[in-house]
Amino acid sequence: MSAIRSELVAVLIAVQDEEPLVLTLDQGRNLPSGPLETGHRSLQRGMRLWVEQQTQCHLGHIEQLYTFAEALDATEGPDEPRLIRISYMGLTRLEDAQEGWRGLYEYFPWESWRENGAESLNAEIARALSGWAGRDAARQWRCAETFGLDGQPWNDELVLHRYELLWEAELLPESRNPGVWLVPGRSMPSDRRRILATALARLRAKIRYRPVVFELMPETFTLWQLQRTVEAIAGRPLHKQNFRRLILAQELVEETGEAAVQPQGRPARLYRFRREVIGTRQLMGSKLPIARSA
Amino acid sequence: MSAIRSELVAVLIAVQDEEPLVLTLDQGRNLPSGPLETGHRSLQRGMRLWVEQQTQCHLGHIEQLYTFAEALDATEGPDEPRLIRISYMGLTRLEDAQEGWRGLYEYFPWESWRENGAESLNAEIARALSGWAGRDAARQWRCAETFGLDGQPWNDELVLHRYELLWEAELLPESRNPGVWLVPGRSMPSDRRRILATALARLRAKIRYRPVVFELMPETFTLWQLQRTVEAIAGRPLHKQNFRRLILAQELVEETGEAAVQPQGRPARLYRFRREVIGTRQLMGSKLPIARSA
DNA sequence: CTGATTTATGCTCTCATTGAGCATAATAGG
DNA sequence: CCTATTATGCTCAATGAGAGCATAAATCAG
Repeated sequence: MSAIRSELVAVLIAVQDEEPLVLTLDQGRNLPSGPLETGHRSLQRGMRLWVEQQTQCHLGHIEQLYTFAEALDATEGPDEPRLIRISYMGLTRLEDAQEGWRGLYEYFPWESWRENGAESLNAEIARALSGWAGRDAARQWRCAETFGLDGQPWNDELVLHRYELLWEAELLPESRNPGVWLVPGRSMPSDRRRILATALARLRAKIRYRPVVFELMPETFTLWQLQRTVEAIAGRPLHKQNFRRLILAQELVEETGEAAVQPQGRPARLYRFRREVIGTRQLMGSKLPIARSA
Repeated sequence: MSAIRSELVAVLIAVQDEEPLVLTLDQGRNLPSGPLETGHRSLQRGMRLWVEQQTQCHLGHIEQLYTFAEALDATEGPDEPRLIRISYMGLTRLEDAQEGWRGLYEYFPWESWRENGAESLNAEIARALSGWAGRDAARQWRCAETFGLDGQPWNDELVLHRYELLWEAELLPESRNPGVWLVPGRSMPSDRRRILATALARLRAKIRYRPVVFELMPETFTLWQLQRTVEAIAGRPLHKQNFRRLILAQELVEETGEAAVQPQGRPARLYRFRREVIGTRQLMGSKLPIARSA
């Protein structure tokens, strides 16, 4: 066994005004990180205590993402200790606007298909990728599958694949030899935006088969608010009636009897999450009811 | 940042004679582990090099499982460094019988529903769990969902949930206060059987949406061999005709033109995995065609 | 050589789930 | 009362999954 240094990295996610937010430091260029405290029972518990102490946020769901190793400054020699980063994702509710929270899609504008901008951005990316792929059939195939080109469907869970492909294609500022044209979007030094991509990928996958959305929702909510939150994470519009059908079929929520006050239209019923069924139930039949047009 | 010790733990899995095997040490009571070597580019690559050097096995698929922290001997005081274990799962092909490989289901006999034994064992477990749950409705519900009782379906991916439930219910030798009756099965000291459970859970989940089975298969194979391998991992019998339909529909394999030599019956066609499509394709529509009876 | 046995492969039929959109209900504002 | 707006209910077609029958191609016992 070798002696190394270690730290915890936290990706804290909340949804506010139908927009996913992430807690950052240093003008949005860094993620919260801290030492692996001794005396904690487990990494997970240590993570929770540390985050809740630092941020006053209650974490509803915590999940280990990945453990990275990084060679320290090469000048220290090849046998010198290294740094291990254990990354976690945490979900929380945000009462009101607070310092440091930034829109997650500022870092991944190509991942948000809810408004019309993504279409043209992804078209530009497709052109740049096609230049990178050249006549290499394997590369072309990979681009098509990853970015949903050539008739392939867009798979929202491939966040990390897409990030890595853009990185390899030298289309990001943090690529090894960044090209002339770079994909727009806020960047982060080192591999931190990669950790962020891992978190989004995991969250999009998880939201389908475990009822973790509710950790991002207030105590009571309308089905429309729930849908908007899922859409915010999945990054694409859903079919309203079918979304209701699926949610109600799963019996994950119960009516409170109250109705929401709304400026317009028929008032919506308020629902509450049935915590009893949190165990092994999935959110929807593992398929999101994607809507064709926004 | 604090100084800690770290090691890599490997769960190496192969399938031979329709039985999943895991590489163990120390009479099956330990898993291979080694130091985190300095000088490796990444954890993943370090893992691969180290394993292939030690075992002469080529690893087809590698996946990080989880990172655990363990307090070292308490006598060292609360501020002493701790041990971090980064666990990986690796899939490999096994040519012939080798030292140290043991049947995975020796450690989890309740997970294998391919033969008839599991039925009675799970009935015994259900009785023991019911004693533990008592009148606690939440516990009863959890047992039912996790072990497929009271009309709930058996979910083969809940390997880790089941292991943890048995651990909490004091039904394992490694539980805090082991009860009088213990679930049969080979055990491991400390939390190593837990790591094994994590690996099996991950593998069962992964096999559905990524074509990783092929890493466990020889170059060419019949659809029946493929099915038996999937069954070995999923731990339950599948519907033969529907399995073929799904595999062929995904266009993951192509005929070699050859036929397998068989002692009896019509010879089966040999297939080969189409590596071109490994990228983002899933194995089957994420659902296994479970057969009702064995 | 013939028919029984065994395994592989092809195909159908039904039922459940999903995708899509029309229809109706309940509110606010003129 | 009429219109705009949002919520909710419902239907219909297309697709996918579960189950089992039917046929094909080999071996083996007489």
